[in-house]
Amino acid sequence: MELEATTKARLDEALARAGQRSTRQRELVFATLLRWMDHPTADEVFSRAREQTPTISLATVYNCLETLVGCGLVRAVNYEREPTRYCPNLNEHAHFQDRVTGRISDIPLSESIMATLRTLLPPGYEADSLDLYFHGTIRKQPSKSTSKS
Amino acid sequence: MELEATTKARLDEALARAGQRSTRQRELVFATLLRWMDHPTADEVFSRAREQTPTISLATVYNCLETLVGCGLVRAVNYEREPTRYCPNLNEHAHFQDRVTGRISDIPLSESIMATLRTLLPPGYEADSLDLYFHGTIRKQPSKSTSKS
DNA sequence: CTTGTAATTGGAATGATTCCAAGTATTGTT
DNA sequence: AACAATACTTGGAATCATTCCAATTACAAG
Repeated sequence: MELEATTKARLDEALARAGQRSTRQRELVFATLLRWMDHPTADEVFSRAREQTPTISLATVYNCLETLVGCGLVRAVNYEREPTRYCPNLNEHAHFQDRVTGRISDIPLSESIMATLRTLLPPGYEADSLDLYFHGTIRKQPSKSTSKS
Repeated sequence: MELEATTKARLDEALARAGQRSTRQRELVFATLLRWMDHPTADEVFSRAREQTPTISLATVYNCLETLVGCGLVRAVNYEREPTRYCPNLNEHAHFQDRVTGRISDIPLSESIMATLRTLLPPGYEADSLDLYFHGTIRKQPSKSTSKS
């Protein structure tokens, strides 16, 4: 559960930019998110983090997650009124939730589609964030014969 | 606070299609939403509805709103973890929330942009709902000289 | 008019999140 | 290294939107 040096640098830099200190707990929470990139809830982050550091508290996990979101290192994902989930993928992307399993996947968004979406707004409207949520089912694809070469 | 005959018919039909009865309270809640189309919370609907029917309960307002959403007559709008808001606009649209006032406006979405959005999904992914949320600020437009004719 | 079912009601319960006050760690200064 | 000043963490209590529940009440069909 060690943060790679470059990742640690990225964390420290983002925290410093926001005038925040780098702490063991923030590092642990960030490392936990990066290790399982499966959109965990705060509770899930808490129980995973506690395996490494049994003294960490739920309040701290909430605090750290909020800090990381504030630094722009993590995105909060909200489906309806389900518990908030957290996502360390910084590429522009939408989310898709499977109705059956509840699992969430990332859907990459190209720069051009982002531009298109911004053009939808009436003059004067300036969006600083944009969230696109899909809800649906995943149909197993007929696996094409995977001919090797 | 009377529902227009055609609107009442629309409500009854949608309820019947979903195997639900038409009741005073459902009619009242629907009428309340249509009268102020400002994305009220359940609490706001409750206090507005109570002006007409002081005996209606908050639980009933929640029940009715859920029923209306289930019938497809109303959409639930969720910004982060704010209380759910309700929207009787059935045209395809996104939402824009003003960071300053918290007010929400509807952004119409053309059929073509809807189609474009659906193409973003990987094969096998079938979306049955799609929600697009903007967050930002509204800059007052330099009012162009409104030349008549 | 009866009878079965669905809807409404008020209040209690739930559960994610936030708040709080006390303790601990970290940073900059001498 | 010691100190002060400030930021962070912690456990538990508090919040608050929403849901649940058990007891009426309304409705629809025979």
